[in-house]
Amino acid sequence: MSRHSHSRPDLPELTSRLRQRDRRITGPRQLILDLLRQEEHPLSARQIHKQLACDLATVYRAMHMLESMGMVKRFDFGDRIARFELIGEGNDGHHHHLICRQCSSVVEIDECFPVALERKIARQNGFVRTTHKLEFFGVCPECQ
Amino acid sequence: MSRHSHSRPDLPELTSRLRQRDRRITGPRQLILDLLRQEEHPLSARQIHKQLACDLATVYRAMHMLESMGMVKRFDFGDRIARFELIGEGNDGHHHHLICRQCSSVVEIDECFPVALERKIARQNGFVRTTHKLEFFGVCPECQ
DNA sequence: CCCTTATTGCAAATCATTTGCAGATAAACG
DNA sequence: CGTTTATCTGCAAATGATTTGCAATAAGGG
Repeated sequence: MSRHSHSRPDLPELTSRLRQRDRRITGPRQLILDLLRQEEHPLSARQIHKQLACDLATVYRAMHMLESMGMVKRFDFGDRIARFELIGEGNDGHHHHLICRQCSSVVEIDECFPVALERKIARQNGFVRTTHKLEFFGVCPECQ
Repeated sequence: MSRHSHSRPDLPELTSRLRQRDRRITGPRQLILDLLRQEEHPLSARQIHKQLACDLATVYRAMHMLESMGMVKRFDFGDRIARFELIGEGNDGHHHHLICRQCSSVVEIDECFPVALERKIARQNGFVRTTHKLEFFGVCPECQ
């Protein structure tokens, strides 16, 4: 199954996850979760705020909370703007993107950096608990 | 030959590269080049500025110019701070780092994302002229 | 329905980076 | 070497993303 067809948690499931951790289900949070739920690509705080009737600071605070609970994953396309994606339960959300240099369109990628190679790099340098950030850039079909 | 032993261009060579492109060899630029030359890891503008007697804005402007001339490479460790590394002539400087999550120490890495796999990703999505940004994170031997 | 405490909106603060501008200074020229 | 001139620099103010202080508001338990 491709990342593009990953299951989107429904709103009740999401709010129950919040409740389990003594978090309140507020209006802004429902709006944000609902927006992220129907979005397939990462959204910046500004993009989220633009579409909702709540304060930008509230969006940032919600993203921090959701990230710390492992409900959203933060991505960084190298433009100094954080983007967030909702992730399913029991899933760490680790994956990568292919981004068009011209129009900024985004494709979610299934491939990942080879595990064996990462292990080798870690071992060679004596590092433990390694991960990576990886994003691809190119020119999309429409922009060619 | 490992990246760790890559040749460091000397100052005359660097300044001649500037002159060839109608750029002026000013005091601040010599200081910056000299500092980068003896540094093996990427430096942020602030780090550069802290060690030199020139304005922070001058550092930023110099980095832009050097980057546009292909003399320095910008890296992004995911903390919203740009870091710069001097690169040799006829070299695009493409490589990656392994960064300690605790102490922020940096190791330069020779391994790269497999070319064949990147080509496959590009082809599958109809993208051309692809590259990638890739950085590894973990816990270094000292911090374990 | 009330109470306690988390959460919100708003404004001001931060931080990295960029920009406007007047004064300084490389490099070309004589 | 001085003059000339376009390029650079320092300084201060502007930007843009993100964070924070605080008083007002609203979840959710009792």
